[in-house]
Amino acid sequence: MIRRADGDTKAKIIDAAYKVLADIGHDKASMKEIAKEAGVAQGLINYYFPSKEDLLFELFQMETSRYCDEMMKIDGIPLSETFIRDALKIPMELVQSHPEWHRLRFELFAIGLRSERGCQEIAKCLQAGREQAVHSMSKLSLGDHINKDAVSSILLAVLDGFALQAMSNPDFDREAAYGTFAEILEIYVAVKSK
Amino acid sequence: MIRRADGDTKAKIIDAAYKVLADIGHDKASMKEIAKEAGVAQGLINYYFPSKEDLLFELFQMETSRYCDEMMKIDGIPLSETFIRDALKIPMELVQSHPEWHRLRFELFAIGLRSERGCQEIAKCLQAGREQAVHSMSKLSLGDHINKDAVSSILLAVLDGFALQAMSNPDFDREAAYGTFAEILEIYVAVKSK
DNA sequence: AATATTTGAATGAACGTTCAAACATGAAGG
DNA sequence: CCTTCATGTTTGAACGTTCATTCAAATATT
Repeated sequence: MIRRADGDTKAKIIDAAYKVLADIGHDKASMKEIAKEAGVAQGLINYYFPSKEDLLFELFQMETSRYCDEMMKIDGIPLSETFIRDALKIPMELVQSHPEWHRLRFELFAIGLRSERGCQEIAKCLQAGREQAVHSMSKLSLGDHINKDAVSSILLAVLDGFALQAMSNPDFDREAAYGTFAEILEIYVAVKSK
Repeated sequence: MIRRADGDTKAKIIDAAYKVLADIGHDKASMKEIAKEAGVAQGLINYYFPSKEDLLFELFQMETSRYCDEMMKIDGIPLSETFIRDALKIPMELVQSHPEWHRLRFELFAIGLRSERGCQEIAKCLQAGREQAVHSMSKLSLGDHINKDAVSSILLAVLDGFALQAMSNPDFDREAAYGTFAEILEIYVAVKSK
């Protein structure tokens, strides 16, 4: 999933941490196993990261920005009748192709919220996502009397919620769920644009 | 939050586990600390629960059904013009009054998805929630040509997504988000009922 | 007296971190 | 071109701690 220059040891460790954590989780994953996956000695991780916690924070930061980058692709979609449907395809395929990615995102999110530092880190990381959602929405020239922040919140909420359902429910009907949500939004936009 | 007969040692342990886990998380929480919180000896927990994992599963099960019970209150709301808004107040206040409850729910969810057994347990627990969402929706006599499963998915997704945002973003505007979502649903229902 | 419950010390395994030593790199000096 | 030396990187064993689980003994219940 990730590819970088081989010389970059720090990146190699983060990649390995991603793999191991996505597989077995932050608590079961030992520094020893991460080091083994990265192909380096155990002690080297603490040379680049003061503690395991620091490694997790950098990983969370990287995962979040990667998620934002994927979402940014929405900007490349031409504005049309089917814009909403086309835009929703991106997160839908993301959940389908990388479920473990989302699982890890939620895990790091949940454990991050336990600490003061984690909360600050998370707030910082998610700010960008929210801003981008509002930005993407600006393409739909909605009237001034609708709350763009609120609609953005709904959009992000649905994406997260769908990801959760897709992970936990093997019978989750992605097409129907995303399709219906697109329909609901289309109706809303149509009514509000009048 | 929970109250039970004192003689029920098992329940006492689960209550204590809930408290400690909500506070510091499943990995930082030791059996020793849970026992201390419950006011019992350390070894007693393993008398009632074969392993820590079993304790976590029972806790998750209990938390999920409690969540469903709270949501069930929606059935008591009279069907009216403001039904959707009234119904959304229940989960909204739930997030506001017990954020740590949701945090723990997501934590147990994320770590549960890592194991085969966890996935099965989660699927079982969430099935009830989905069924209840569909049931609540049946009050709104929508036409036959709308996908009730899909709309239920959207509803549950938004609730989870809002909970996530409320936990991570101190500036999250609950009233605006829930209000706008209610408006969107109202428009959808109005259009679809025609 | 027999069974069920409770205790808390003991056990052994696993973990994150530290650290002295080894190794690599490359600039400075002869 | 080779040596020296200082700096940056890598190693893996050692350390100290923490943890879930076990269990023989004690206590309560039937």
